[in-house]
Amino acid sequence: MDSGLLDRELIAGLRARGQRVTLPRLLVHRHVRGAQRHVTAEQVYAELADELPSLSPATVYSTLDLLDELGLVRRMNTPRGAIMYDSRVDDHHHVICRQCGRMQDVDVAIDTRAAERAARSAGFEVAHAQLTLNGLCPDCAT
Amino acid sequence: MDSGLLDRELIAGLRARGQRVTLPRLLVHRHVRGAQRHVTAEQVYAELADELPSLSPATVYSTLDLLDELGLVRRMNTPRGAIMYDSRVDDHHHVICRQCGRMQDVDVAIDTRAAERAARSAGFEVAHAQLTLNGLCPDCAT
DNA sequence: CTGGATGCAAACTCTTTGCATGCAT
DNA sequence: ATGCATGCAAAGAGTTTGCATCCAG
Repeated sequence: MDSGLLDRELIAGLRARGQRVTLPRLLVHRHVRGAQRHVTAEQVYAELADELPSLSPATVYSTLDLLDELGLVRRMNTPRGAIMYDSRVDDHHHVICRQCGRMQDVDVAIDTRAAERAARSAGFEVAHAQLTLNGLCPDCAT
Repeated sequence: MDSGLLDRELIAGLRARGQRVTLPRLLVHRHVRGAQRHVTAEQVYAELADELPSLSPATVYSTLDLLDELGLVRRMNTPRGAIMYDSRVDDHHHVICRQCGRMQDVDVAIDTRAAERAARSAGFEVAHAQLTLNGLCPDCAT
């Protein structure tokens, strides 16, 4: 996906909510969605330092939350406590190394309907289901 | 489960690793496993303040991690970033309210074998699979 | 113009670490 | 007696907040 297309998605989302299109928003969005990987806010901040030296951590955090609200990115947690942002919004799952924190996609369909049904009958509105496998990555398994 | 039984499980686990049985360990363990709910380290610390005023946060954290290692409790994350400890170690899943952070068990069996297989063939050692449903609790759904 | 977005810095929360003391074994 | 566990305090990481300035619409 080239940045033209990405930009247009962001702009459409912002317009729909009457919010402004700004350079930090464009850059953060391109960086996360272009990267095809799982990033922390701190990584985004560090990696955009060259491109936009005036960028501040606070802006990165608020922009990432905004992208999550717009549904362009998904905010999630690693078992080690760090917040990560996933450039994929479609249903997929993750393995996480409990030692080094490495996270990887698991592209396998899992039937979670029974769990969703149970949660709904307990009165919850369920937005999405996410399976997390905990373990050791190839490197840490030694 | 009465605290006599709980204590014995803890003591057995500690002995097996040549570690000491101490009052903070007994109290933290009883508190988490007796509570039948999901607690943060801070909650445990605050709630045990009366019973053992000399208890320190550092000890609560290290004790909870120890209990996790012993398999008596499970350390986990909420999507909002807080680390919580679950008194249940058997396979079960969770719904979490993305607004207030409330977490509730979902006692439904989910077939996660396909995902585990995929992770293993990617070189991971998988310890356990955990499904997390994100949404709004009955109260926050208004 | 005007208010929403930014940048800066400081505050905050949660968690970990270092070290001297104390206690289980 | 021995050294693991504790408590204290301070540091640390990651994230949020307050406020003046700036700029997109």
